[in-house]
Amino acid sequence: MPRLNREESQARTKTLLIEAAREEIIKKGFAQASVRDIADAAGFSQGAFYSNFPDKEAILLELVQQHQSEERAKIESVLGQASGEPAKVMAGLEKWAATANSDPGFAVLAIELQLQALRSPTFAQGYNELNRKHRRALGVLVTRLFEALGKQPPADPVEIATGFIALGRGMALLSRAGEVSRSGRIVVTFLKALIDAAPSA
Amino acid sequence: MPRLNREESQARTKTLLIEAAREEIIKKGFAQASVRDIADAAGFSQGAFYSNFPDKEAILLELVQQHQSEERAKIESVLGQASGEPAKVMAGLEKWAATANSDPGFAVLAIELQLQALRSPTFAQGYNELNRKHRRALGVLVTRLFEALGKQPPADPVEIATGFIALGRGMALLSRAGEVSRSGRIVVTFLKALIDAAPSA
Amino acid sequence: MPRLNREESQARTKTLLIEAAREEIIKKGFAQASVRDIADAAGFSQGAFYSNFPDKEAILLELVQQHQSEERAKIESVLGQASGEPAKVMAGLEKWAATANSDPGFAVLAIELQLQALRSPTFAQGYNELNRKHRRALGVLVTRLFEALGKQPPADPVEIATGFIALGRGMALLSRAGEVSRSGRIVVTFLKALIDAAPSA
Amino acid sequence: MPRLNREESQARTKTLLIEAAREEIIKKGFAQASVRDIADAAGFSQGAFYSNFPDKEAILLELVQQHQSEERAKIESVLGQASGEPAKVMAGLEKWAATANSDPGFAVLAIELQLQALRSPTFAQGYNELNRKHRRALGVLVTRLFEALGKQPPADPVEIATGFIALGRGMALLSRAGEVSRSGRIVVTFLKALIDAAPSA
DNA sequence: TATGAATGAGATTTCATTCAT
DNA sequence: AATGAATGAAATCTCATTCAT
Repeated sequence: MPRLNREESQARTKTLLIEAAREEIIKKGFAQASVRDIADAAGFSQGAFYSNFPDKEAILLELVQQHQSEERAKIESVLGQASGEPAKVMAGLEKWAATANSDPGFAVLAIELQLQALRSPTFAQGYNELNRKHRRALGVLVTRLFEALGKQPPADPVEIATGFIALGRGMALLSRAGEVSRSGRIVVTFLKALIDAAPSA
Repeated sequence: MPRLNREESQARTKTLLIEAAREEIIKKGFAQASVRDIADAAGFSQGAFYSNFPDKEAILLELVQQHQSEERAKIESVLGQASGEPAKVMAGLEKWAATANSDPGFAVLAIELQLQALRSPTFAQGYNELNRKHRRALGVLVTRLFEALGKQPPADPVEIATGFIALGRGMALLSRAGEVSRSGRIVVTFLKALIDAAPSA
Repeated sequence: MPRLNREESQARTKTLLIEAAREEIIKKGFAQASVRDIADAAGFSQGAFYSNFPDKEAILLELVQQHQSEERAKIESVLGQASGEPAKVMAGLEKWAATANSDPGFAVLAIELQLQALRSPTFAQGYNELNRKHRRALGVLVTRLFEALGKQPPADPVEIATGFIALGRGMALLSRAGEVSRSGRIVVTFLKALIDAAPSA
Repeated sequence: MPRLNREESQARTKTLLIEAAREEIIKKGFAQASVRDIADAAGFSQGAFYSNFPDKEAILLELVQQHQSEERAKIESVLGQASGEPAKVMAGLEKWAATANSDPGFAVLAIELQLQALRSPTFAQGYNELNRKHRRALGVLVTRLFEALGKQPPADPVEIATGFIALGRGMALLSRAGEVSRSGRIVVTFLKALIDAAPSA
């Protein structure tokens, strides 16, 4: 490893702590993932945690930042493909549906974040902003998708998007290891039905 | 309050503890709902809790029992109506969709139970049985529904049912107070699309 | 089992509780042997315990009574033989030494009782009486023994007796299962040395 | 008090906790000596206890370490004197016998440790090692003693040593405050008898 | 910045004891 | 006399957080 200057070293500590936190929280849940567990898993002391975050909940907001970036990136990548011809669009969607929830930990983390938002007003404030943006972005995708297919969305595109986020997260909970494929299958079934049933534009 | 004999009094204590546990767990999550909180809310000592349940996790299994009974009851009531003519069936479904998730706590509890099952093997054992039965029962409903409407289910009825359970639970997480109606609306949108898109039998 | 009248039934309950208490206390120690454990082992409820004893410590005093009777009986049986000729006396002693500590639980119980007496003044009061009598009785045995062998005791017979009680209890602690014979061997070694070294009367 | 650096301060905390534990355990017994009692007596929080020991039983093993060191030191000091002429050897022994059990707490602690070893397999493992070493060391002392006096030990020296350890511990239990001298007296009586009765080498 | 001993509050659980039945 | 649900206190242990180094 190359020598890191002070700033880089500090950033690396923070990154390692965040990654460790993500794994611990997915594994045990936020309440059960102790600061000691997280710090140990990252290879630091508990004090290092508090040098980087004001309190335990703060690291959740960092996770939200990351989660947001990653989900947005996935969506953008599909959005790019969604401007082409119908066949390509559908192929892209199927691929997305298959992979979107391929990491169950990712969805479990989303659920942990949502539960926390449901219960901690301070956390909710920062968190809800994410969901609004996220839903709106997915809503745009839905709109473009129906446009590309020459159909009319059967309901508010943002609501449809919300439905698919909910479906994905609900499936993540129901699925155990090895059943991940079922999640993608169901998402595709529902999506195709919506498209087939939609009136032409 | 009428005088209770010993057996009744004991049953009442257990019932009160279970109800209190349900509320506390919905409000705070299983990990944060302490035995003291639950016992206090029920108006008993912590010791009373341990006179009725071997440990904290045991009360979750009781909640699963209740949850199961209640969900099954709702499903049965719709199943009864689903044997009639198409118009009645659809009306029944819309009513069910509107009310099924009208109690967000109900779904949040379901999520807490699922998270616990994901993390506690001992709990998972008892819990997974419920989900299997539940999914199968809903699968039967889906089958009858499509039959009554003269359509072919576009996928395994149990998978479709699983999708709707997942959707309901995911929506419960996304919904804050006052947004409950949206959940029903989305469920109906998805359901109608599935029916419309389905080929005739 | 023949029908018991009320008095007999009550006495039987008490006996069963005392026996169960003895086993539990030997196995776990007084502090770790809970009233529930004892009552369960005897096949009764906790309430039955409190119908028969005013509190947990009270059953210890009952055990002392029994312990006293049993130890005295053993001593008396050797005392009887000790009035004969030297050879018989020595043979009796060896037999006693071999059997006296053959039940390690018996000595462990004695130790539990003594520790309790060391720490609970109320218990000590009832308990110390036993030890005084016990030591005096053994002192008489020592006196008779040396008389029968035509020797002078090399110290106060009561102190010599005390030494052997201490030795027996100390050995019970040091011995694990299967090493019981060693205890008897050491007792005999010490006893023979005392006799050999004693001046003729 | 002089300023302590971090390491010294930490070591001091541990030492204070161990000393407090020793006193509390002697006073109340291991089961009754709560972690709170021990921490309070040492002037720390309960958490400090768990920063220094993984669990309550662990401090018993520390006490064994100390007990071992101290007993060995006493034995070594007598071993040194035992190489001289017979008169000096006997004088040293009498002094040792008088002081060896002058601290009844010391023996009571030994008994608590042994009871624990009898009941906790995990503790027994670490503990039995001590006793083996201890008995062997005392066995060497007995051998040298008889050599110095020109006599043959009347039995396996390790067994004789074991007998004296047992005698000392048994006496500690029987003795109340103020009766300590009796313990030494009896030990000397037994020891002299063994020596007198032993055949010349 | 990072350490980790120490804190104080609170977690689950056990238990001697009481009491209505 | 016997039951066993319920109590209230106390047990062991965990944990987010602080702070001197």
